[in-house]
Amino acid sequence: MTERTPTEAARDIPEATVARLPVYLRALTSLAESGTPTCSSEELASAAGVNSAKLRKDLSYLGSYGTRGVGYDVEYLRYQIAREIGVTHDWPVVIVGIGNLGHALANFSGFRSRGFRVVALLDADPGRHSEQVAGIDVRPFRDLATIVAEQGVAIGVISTPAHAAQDVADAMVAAGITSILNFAPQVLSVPEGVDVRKVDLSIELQILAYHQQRKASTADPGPVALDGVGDAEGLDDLDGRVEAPA
Amino acid sequence: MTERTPTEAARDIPEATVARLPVYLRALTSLAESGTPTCSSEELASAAGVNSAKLRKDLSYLGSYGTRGVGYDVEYLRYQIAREIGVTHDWPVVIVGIGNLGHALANFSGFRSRGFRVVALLDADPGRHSEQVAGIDVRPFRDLATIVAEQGVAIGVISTPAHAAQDVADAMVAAGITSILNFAPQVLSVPEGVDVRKVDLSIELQILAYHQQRKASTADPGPVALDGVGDAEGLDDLDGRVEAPA
DNA sequence: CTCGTTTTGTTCTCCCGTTCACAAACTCCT
DNA sequence: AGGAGTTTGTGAACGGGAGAACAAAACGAG
Repeated sequence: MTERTPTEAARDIPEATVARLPVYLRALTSLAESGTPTCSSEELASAAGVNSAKLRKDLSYLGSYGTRGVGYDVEYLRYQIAREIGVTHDWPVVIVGIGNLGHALANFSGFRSRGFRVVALLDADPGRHSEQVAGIDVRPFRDLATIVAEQGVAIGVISTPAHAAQDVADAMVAAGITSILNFAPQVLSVPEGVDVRKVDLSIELQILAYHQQRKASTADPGPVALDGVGDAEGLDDLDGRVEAPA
Repeated sequence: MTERTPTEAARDIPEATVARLPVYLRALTSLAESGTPTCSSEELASAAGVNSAKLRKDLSYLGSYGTRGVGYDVEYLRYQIAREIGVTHDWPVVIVGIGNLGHALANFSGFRSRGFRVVALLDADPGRHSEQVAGIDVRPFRDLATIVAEQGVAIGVISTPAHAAQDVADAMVAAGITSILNFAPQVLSVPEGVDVRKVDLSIELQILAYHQQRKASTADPGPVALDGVGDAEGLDDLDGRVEAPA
């Protein structure tokens, strides 16, 4: 292993490991709250829902923070992971698109408790500018650049309809945002150096449906097909129903 | 390549491919709406934000639905993918936990338009049972088993607080649900044969924060660390008593 | 009919991530 | 002090996915 000082953290942590660190952090927080002073890789792995060998290898990328024959000090490891991820200080965040989902995000307490602070809610619709959500005023979308500059915002959340998402992303990039969390069902194109992560409800459901269909086709005839039910309310209807081709 | 009839679909599609099929489906729908009758792998790949070689390989798992020298028939390919995923018919879905997020999910039009139909909204809190969300009555959580049995529900969505999620999952499994989409920040343990996919806002943000920190540390001093700002609503104090290592 | 052009389907290679298995290292007990 | 028992950290094998490159197939021009 290469020698590293605590202040100069290891570089090149594998992406798959980075994605699991927050899970470990949460499990450690839970352990800390229950008063557990120390834990083994087996315990922590079980709490995080992963294999213990994988957990140990993941942690080894951060450094040797455990003690052989003993395990890990919960508080110490928690701090190390938090520091590595960068959640030992607050990150200012803007949310653009205050529809149903934007409301839910603005009210999500996990933001503040996990190192993120919503500094602004933006929407292009003037009808929403009179509202207050989660104690924060909804402001015009054109204020984006000013807010980003003033507050040093680096992370933006897009919860608009799909057709607006690319424009919002462009504006965010122009304003200086370099990390985007996209909830809109839309592929975003951004310049090099800007990170985009997407959260797509429909895709997750469709993946489940695929596996469900596989399960059902080997066992029972599957769910009943029902059509034409429901009212005509819609936010951002992207896909029409798919018909069998001629 | 093994010979396959249209009715007997290919087995063993790689998981990574399955996760991209919904993206292709959406891109194809968009192309279909713009009246494009046919497209090349290059065009479709660009619309889906992937490499064209990857796209062709993905599609080859479904079968040979393209024509060399020409490309793919948009409508035909769209139907084939939809059939493979299983969204040519409706899937009944129940949502448990009608808080902020549950509201947003219930109102999400992408459900209905993509082959999913919300048949019930459930909440354990009796105070919510008088409400109607998106035209659907909120019903007591204990009705779960009845509803699942009557409607043939196979997919459940959990949007409760974390501490309730495992109990809800257990109840869903007991009722016969075998696919769960979990929005609660909680690792779920389920028996073999039950699929769980998780959508975790905090984790996504923390992954972004990690990369953002990396970017910032190599360039500018990064975002300003503001402390003690805002109200005192902290849930879990991360860097509370944790000291930097000696 | 034949040839050139276009685009798919597939093979091959490389890389990342997972898992196994074990040596190193620490604690506790006698 | 020494040995037995634990648990970490890591080297090595393994599997799956990504991308490059190419052969096969369809179309159109002449």
